[in-house]
Amino acid sequence: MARVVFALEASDGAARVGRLSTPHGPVETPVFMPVGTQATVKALAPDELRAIGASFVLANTYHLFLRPGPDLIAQLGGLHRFMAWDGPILTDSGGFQVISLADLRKIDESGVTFKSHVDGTTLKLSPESVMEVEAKLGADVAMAFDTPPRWGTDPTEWKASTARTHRWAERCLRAHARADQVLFGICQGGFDAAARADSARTVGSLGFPGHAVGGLSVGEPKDVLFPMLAASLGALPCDRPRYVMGLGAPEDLVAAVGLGADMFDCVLPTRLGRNGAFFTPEGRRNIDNARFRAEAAPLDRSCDCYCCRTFSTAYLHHLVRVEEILGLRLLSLHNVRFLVRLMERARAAVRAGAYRAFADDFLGRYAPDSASTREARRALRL
RNA sequence: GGUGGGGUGGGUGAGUGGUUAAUACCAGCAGACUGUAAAUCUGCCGCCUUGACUGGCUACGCAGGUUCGAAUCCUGCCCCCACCA
Repeated sequence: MARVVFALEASDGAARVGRLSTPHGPVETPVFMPVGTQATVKALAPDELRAIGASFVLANTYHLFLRPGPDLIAQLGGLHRFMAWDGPILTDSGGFQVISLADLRKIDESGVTFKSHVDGTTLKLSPESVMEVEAKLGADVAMAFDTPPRWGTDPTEWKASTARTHRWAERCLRAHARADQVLFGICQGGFDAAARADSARTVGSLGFPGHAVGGLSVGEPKDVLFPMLAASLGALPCDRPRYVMGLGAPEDLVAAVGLGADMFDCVLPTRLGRNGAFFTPEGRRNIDNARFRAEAAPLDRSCDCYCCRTFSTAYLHHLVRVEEILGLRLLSLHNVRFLVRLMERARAAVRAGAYRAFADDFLGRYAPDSASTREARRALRL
């Protein structure tokens, strides 16, 4: 059985380019993975994702466990066939739902009991049951079941959730059995740099073929995010892929790649698309702004996506204003392409040994006056 | 011609004596969104004025009246809708 293998190909400072081989094809890193929680990247069809260069997509264990259920997906040939995506898939474990559905769950040492957000029924997920569900779903990469703490909770809870995540990581490793699937570990550490580094070293020593930084971009300010990210990334093994979960703002990705991250996933491009916002090299914009009413230029002159090659900004403005679904689809398409292309450019810059110049240039144009971009520059000492 | 109902801020439409510059929704103007309970949520939305959660002005078809006080009550007029003839 083909396994997931990671090979570093180039580096420039902490930034690096690699190749991840999976049973469903190779992936060049750094990579941005669009999120398809319910076995669909919202509003986009697989051929559209392929056309914009998306190589790797996410799905969610908690949501697919609820509907339509892992047995049905297995019966229908597994997640790849079910959603007709023949490229690599990564399944998140449901760990994020510990945060997003915080009011509907209870944690104990054995696992997490959720009150279904769909029908209120009680369901329990444990490290072992999550491994079983992820095996049935059959993604190329499964994620360990973790318990990230919310931003705003106190250090006692960071500590408890980090220690629990470590124990559960070992349980996940023991329970993981599917040979054509690899399991990535997730480190935590709350919002303390030393605890972050400690967690990264702990999880990094367990033998996972890849590691994720969890518990970030959960509402904390940027001057917290980047130091935490640096602490985590700096302590994870260099020879394995380093995946930053939930990161997706362009300035964040540029900073994170510069700090040595290889993989990202985020709902941001698709959610922004559905909510009428789009990325440009100058920053994020809202398409329904009156200033775009008669704008003949595409959303982003430098973009090569179908939307930007074909339609005026005025047309997108019109579609969104009259609530035509094509508008949300096209915006989603463009936003995902924007991040995929950002990673393409980052890889090229690393290969050319010019990552700092690339980051400096990008961050110099992308909302340069925003606190977010300033912190990204600071993280890279630009 | 008769009977009944109704005319409220850009639109639809609450409100039947004071706490009402006036509910709500839409439209309009902005903002937010980071391992998706999100095609969602939030703010503003008569005019002028102020550093300000400041001060003032105008407003519920039109005109007049009652009252300390009216979009709300009375009178007349204008207009709209339904039914009857």
